[in-house]
Amino acid sequence: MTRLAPEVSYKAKAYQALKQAILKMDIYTTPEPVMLDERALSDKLGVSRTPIREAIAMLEQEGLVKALPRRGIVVVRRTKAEIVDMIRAWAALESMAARLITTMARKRDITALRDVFKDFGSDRLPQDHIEEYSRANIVFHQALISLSESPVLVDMTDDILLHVRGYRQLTIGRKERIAASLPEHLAMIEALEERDTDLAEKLARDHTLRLADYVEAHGQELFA
Amino acid sequence: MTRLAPEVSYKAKAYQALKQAILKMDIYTTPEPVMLDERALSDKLGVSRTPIREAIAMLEQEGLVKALPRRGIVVVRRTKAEIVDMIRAWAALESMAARLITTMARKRDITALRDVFKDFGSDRLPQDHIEEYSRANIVFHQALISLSESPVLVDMTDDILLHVRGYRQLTIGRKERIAASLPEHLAMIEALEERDTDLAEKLARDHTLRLADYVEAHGQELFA
DNA sequence: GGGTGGCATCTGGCATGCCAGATCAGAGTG
DNA sequence: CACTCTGATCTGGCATGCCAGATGCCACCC
Repeated sequence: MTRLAPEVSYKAKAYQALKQAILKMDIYTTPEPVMLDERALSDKLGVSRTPIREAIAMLEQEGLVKALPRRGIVVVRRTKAEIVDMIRAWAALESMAARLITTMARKRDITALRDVFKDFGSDRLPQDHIEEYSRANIVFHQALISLSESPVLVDMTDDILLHVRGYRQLTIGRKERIAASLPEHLAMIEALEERDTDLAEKLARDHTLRLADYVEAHGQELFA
Repeated sequence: MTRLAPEVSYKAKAYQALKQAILKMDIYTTPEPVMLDERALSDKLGVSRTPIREAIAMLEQEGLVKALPRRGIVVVRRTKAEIVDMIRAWAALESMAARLITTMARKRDITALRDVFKDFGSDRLPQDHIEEYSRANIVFHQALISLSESPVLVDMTDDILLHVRGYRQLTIGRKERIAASLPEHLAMIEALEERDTDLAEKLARDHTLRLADYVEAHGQELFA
């Protein structure tokens, strides 16, 4: 028999709940800062303030919120420069993942990456189904990183995506970039299959760096 | 006048204190797991358990400790595979830093990197002053990342170094690697000065990947 | 003596209550 | 009418106390 799970604590539940809630809300659309209230949260979640506070301490460590002593807890808004910076770090991690994949992953797992985009093609263009393609895009990148079999790379990119995702509607939602995106992905998969380490690394890096450049150039309106 | 500082909370102080304490102790030398006790800590630090618990929640989020419900708080020990994995992520971040530096940093700041090793040379070999060189090594890598002017890269590598540093005595302390280390560093600085983006990136990546390979091959004794 | 059951005790999880800083409305003042 | 001062109130920070799970010692039984 397996040791039974030490059922999840309120702290962990509160952490998950708050994280989901923060990610779901569009913090960049409202002009005034989004505030959290410990007491209101403890009311709503039906637990005392203690586990709520511990969950908030974790979120603060993660950079999602910031506690202003005696003033409130505010959901952190990233500046454009910070988002660009994060995407660059993402590019670094993903290119390393690509490198590792060429040396360790199984051919069939690499090929399976194509399935993510099986609903798209010349007869069904990504730019005509932006929402759906954006989701496929995220899935692809996460699947790619997973193939590296590196838990650290997976965790770090998850952290980054967490923060970058707040922009997904607007950063990915540009037709010109989306049109270029699919062929780039397919080229990456090919390089991985060919075990061309340097090329795969370069393609992965440049693909994501292009997103960074794009946000840097066109992301201004998000921060008005 | 500037808004005066909201003096540091006990939570923050406890976090810093615990972090320092954990990093100072050599968790890999003792056979049995290192445990923390909330009440003992609150006694020793002169505060109640509440801020201690919040600090521990943050450390847990950071991956330094893990709370086992009703059993205790244990300082996490990394496996060799995890350390190797972290070093690979480090390599990814550092190569991206190198890339950015070639496009943005000032020449004089790059050249200043040489000062870190000014006490070493053919008349004073690194392998004869291992402790000192190890410190210079860390300083060099952190200074390098800083030059990228990317807060995200800096923070992420700081996190990684936090975990990897527990091994500093044994991973860096091999004469054969240290002898090769200094020339590699100098080659990196040269490539940066020459604004040779691809070369600098490659040198930075390979330099750190070699450390990963080294730990993978020779780090076994650490985990006996 | 080996094995078992139970209780004392230790540990983290959580609820609660008080405190001080921060804010803001409204009375009081020139 | 503008400004200031004050206190009611709101918010997070912290201390304290109780609870239940986990452990380990020890009396007890066969």
